[in-house]
Amino acid sequence: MLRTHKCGELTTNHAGQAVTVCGWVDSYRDHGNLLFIDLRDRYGLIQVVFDPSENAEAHKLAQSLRSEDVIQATGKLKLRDPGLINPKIKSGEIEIRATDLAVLNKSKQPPFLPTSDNVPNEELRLKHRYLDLRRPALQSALIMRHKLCMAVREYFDKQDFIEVETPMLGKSTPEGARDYLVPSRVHPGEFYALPQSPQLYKQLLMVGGMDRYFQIARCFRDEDLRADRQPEFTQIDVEMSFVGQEDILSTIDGLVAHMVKNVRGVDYPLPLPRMTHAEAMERYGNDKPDIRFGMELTDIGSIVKDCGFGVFKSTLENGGRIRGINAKQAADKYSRKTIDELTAFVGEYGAKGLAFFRVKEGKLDSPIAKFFSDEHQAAIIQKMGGENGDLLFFVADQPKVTSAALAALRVRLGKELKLYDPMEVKVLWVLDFPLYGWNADENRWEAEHHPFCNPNKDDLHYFETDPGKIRAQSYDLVCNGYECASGSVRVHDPAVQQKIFDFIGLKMEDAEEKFGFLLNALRYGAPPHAGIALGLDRWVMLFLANDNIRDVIAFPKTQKASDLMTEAPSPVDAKQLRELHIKTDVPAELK
RNA sequence: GGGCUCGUAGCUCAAUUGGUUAGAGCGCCGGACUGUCGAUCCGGAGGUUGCGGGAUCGUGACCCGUCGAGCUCGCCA
Repeated sequence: MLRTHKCGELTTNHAGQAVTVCGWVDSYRDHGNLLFIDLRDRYGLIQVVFDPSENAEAHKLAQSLRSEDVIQATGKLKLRDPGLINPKIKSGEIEIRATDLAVLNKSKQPPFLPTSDNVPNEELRLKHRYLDLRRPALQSALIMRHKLCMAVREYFDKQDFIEVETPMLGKSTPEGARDYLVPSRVHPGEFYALPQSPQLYKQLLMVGGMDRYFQIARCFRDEDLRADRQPEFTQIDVEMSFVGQEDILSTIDGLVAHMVKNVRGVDYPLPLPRMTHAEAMERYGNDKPDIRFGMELTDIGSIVKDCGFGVFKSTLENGGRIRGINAKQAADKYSRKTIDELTAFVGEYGAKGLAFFRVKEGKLDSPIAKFFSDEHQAAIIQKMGGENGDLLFFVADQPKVTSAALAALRVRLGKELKLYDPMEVKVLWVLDFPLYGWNADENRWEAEHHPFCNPNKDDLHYFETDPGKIRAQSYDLVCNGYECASGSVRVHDPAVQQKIFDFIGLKMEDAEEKFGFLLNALRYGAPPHAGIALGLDRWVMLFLANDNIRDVIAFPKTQKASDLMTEAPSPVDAKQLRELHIKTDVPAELK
């Protein structure tokens, strides 16, 4: 060991001891004779004092130290004199009087100082991620991530779950996200796919009798990125045999409380609240409502169906809806100009306009208020729960558009008006998702969750009449407006599975070729089973009240899925391609 | 694939909205200093304004393209 103690672990209790510490030069203060170094490691800071009367040579060497040099310092830990105590740092009452110094690694001038308040642009941070990782924010994020993983493992281990690793090199299957492919050398022209999730393997583990499985599993999806989405990410993957939906829900309730207890130290009230998908869509406009604040969607269609405002009337006549939200006491917080910005904002979600009214002296104040009689105005105000000073927004459009636009507007206003404590974490279940959605592009029904999800038994008759109405035995866990887990009761009857493949347009022989192993397994004594997967990165992000998933991943990728540090992806040698029997065919305009 | 934003010194930013030699703070280099703690003081170096075209008497600023980064719609079973 090159050190006897970590910088951050030294306390007044160590006073008088001879210590050797290693770390990075956080800052230096050279007084000509006396020289101070703040030495940093993962655990904290300690001041090291170099005095020529202790060791002239060490003092001389110390004069050459600069930020981010890595050194080893030896000396006696001393209590500082009362007047020299620095209350700003944890170790402010102690310091090391250095007797020896070794420079373990001199640092070039770093492109940015990891301890500076000026956080450099992300491009630079990603290029020098090893420097960025020295920043306390990233260190604490990774530490929390580790603690969360430990808590997860502890929770499941105590309940007889076993962690099983599943392959990274798997079979490409239709449905779902775009695969990352890996060429096979020994099978010319053939490819593995990296897992989008261990979905099929964990079901096969159930058939294999594992009974209770979990895995902290890496997943890969070759789709466009977002602030909360990376091409490779981590799931807390769970599957159980001989259980139904309630068992998964209560098991995960316990997991959430355990995670909160471990990272926040508080007891989270259980059971977690539940809401149907239909209710979420109606009250919040989306299937991942942020329930830290209200401002729910209200339908005023029945009130305004005979009003004088043409846009509202014609929307209703064309099967549309008129829904709105009430931004309490925000009438003075949004000017005409900022409302124009909001109008453009909802336009991104397809809304053709954004009607707004300020509630003023019991009436509506707006350029379009004149189209509404006093009775209409009073009814709208009452329905919206309006009070003087409120600002009402309405979107008149097809149901889907009103949902999407108002859901997004609600989230934006909630944030801008600071309607919630950003540190708060509020979790709920969303249940009864539709099993199938109509894919207009491909002119077929497709699975909303995945094709292994069991239909709700009460809805089977809709297969022939109205497949969009079939509810799935599926459930999402939603936290602060993010989808944080998703799961379902699986199909364990090969006939049902076959029927579903057939229904989503997968031909018998294709189903046999792509999913034959699963159909086969279901024919050899498959237990009823159900499961779920939690997005680990998102949970870490939420516990840190962060909105950027890259800040909770040690080595994340950019929006174009490249690694700015290693410069992956990159071309490979012609020899490698020949071995794999691969020829590239990149159009000239993409080179 | 679409929309929006950004790119100026090592870093964070400014540049009176198109007008003289592109500035500041931090960092860096040199010097002074025995109790600092984001030390202080004195001096200094440091710029192809991402790249390529264009418009203009004149551009860091305007236009077009391009590269990179971010946000977002589509996409993400």
